Amino acid sequence: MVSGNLARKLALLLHPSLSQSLTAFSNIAELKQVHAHIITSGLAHDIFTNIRLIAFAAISESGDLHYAKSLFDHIEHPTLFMYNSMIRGFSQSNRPHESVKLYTRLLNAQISPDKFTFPFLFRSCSISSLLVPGQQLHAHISKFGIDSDVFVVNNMISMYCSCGELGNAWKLFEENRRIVDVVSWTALVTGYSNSGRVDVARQFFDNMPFRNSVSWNAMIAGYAQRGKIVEARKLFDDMPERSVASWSTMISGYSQCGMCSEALDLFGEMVGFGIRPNEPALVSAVSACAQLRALEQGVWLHGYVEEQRFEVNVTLGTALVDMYGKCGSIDKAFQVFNEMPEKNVLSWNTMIAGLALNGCGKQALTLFWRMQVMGPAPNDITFINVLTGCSHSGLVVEGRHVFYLMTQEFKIIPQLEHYGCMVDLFGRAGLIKEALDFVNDMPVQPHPALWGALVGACRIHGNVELGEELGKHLVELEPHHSGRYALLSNIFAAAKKWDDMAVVRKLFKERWVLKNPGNSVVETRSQVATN
DNA sequence: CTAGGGTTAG
Repeated sequence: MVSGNLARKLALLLHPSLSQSLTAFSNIAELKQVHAHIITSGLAHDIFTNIRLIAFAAISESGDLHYAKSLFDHIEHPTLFMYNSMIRGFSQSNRPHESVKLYTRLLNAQISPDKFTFPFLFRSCSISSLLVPGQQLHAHISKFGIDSDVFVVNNMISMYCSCGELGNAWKLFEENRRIVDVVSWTALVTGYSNSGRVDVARQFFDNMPFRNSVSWNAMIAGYAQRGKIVEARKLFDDMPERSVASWSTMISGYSQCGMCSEALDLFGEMVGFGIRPNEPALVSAVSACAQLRALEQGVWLHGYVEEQRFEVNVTLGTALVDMYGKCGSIDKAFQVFNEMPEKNVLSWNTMIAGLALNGCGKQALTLFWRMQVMGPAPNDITFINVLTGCSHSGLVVEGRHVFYLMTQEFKIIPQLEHYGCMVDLFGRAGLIKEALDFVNDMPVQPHPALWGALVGACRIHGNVELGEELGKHLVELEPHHSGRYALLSNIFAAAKKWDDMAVVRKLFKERWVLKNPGNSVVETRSQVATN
């Protein structure tokens, strides 16, 4: 960096307006360079300079919270502004709990918090559902006399909503009737929607004395997430002004309830109107392609993302990996995955799932080992995906080892899905006895689907006796599941036990027709044949 | 001296 440039950056960092100051650098390396200059030129003891350094590192998008914390820790008596900047920084990090710790430090240093301290503290409590600290902070609000600041109150309302304390949120709202604004109303709409009480949310929405597009979006999202997509669409059509978020809310609503062509149509309409989509809209459209296995449209979207120079962040990158994986373009999936600058556990899981789905069990395992070395800690989903890969590729020894690793090393308690993978792993490999032993050793009640997988394995590998026994058991366990009859019937067919097969079909017909009076016999037959 | 909240994503 030439010195003129350095001076310009320094001047911008120390600009009176903080928002100007936050544009000073495009990355943390530039900040560190200016920081070095600050030290050599004796500015390092100037409080204001330090304030700006910390604020930039903690708050700016191109900042570095870790670096901010180390600057902060080297200051003997940090100012309230420094505390507030750090609390804000941690509230938008992956360790929001740290901001509560900083608040404790602030109190220990005999500093009185102000109205800028609390909104971000409550935000941290919201993200991590920290109800008890949230309640304690609520008590401090009155103690420090800042209980009638609408920003503080609104963040408290959100905090209670996130912790499932709707009654407290509403009480707080009522107590502050004189100061509540459109944000407070919208927070309640969101809170009640997220708790599944979308009808109550609608009442708040209808009673709002003022609305803006965010309030409409909140209500649309509330409906869409409860599957009430018609109501959501009606609001979308009726709203006076749609923001980009309105479009992406509606598109993601369609995508999430499986109405994928509607999602893609609306995305097309949006682009057709000349509206530049945002990342959530792109992610939802890519996800719709994944669900539809629509490779061609997915490729088009990927091209659009590159051509329009959208940043491929973790979420968008993962959505693309998922799309390519589900559409069978595993090389393309791997390419996007490898090019992602930042990956989280979901990105790794998605890539492993793609490999597993495409029968690349060995590669799924290799990626899993690479994840141990250079990736995030695996979670229960990671193991479902790895085990699926093993079972699809007949990697019995490896699968057994991975299961051992999961329970013994990672201390992850196996869910039904994990057991299902193991039964599938043994069953597909024809190791019926191992599968049976495994099911019998399970500490939880086996789900009918597990027996189903076993009976399927018996049929494929000609283990008629066990198949018969388990199949009968399964039919009695789930007398209204048509697939169970089909399986048992197929077992008998494989053993050429035509009489037994006829009995099963008759039994099925009676029970099925009884429960589904609208079905004709022809349909019933086709059900048996195809299931 | 500076500053903040409610909507949308894999």
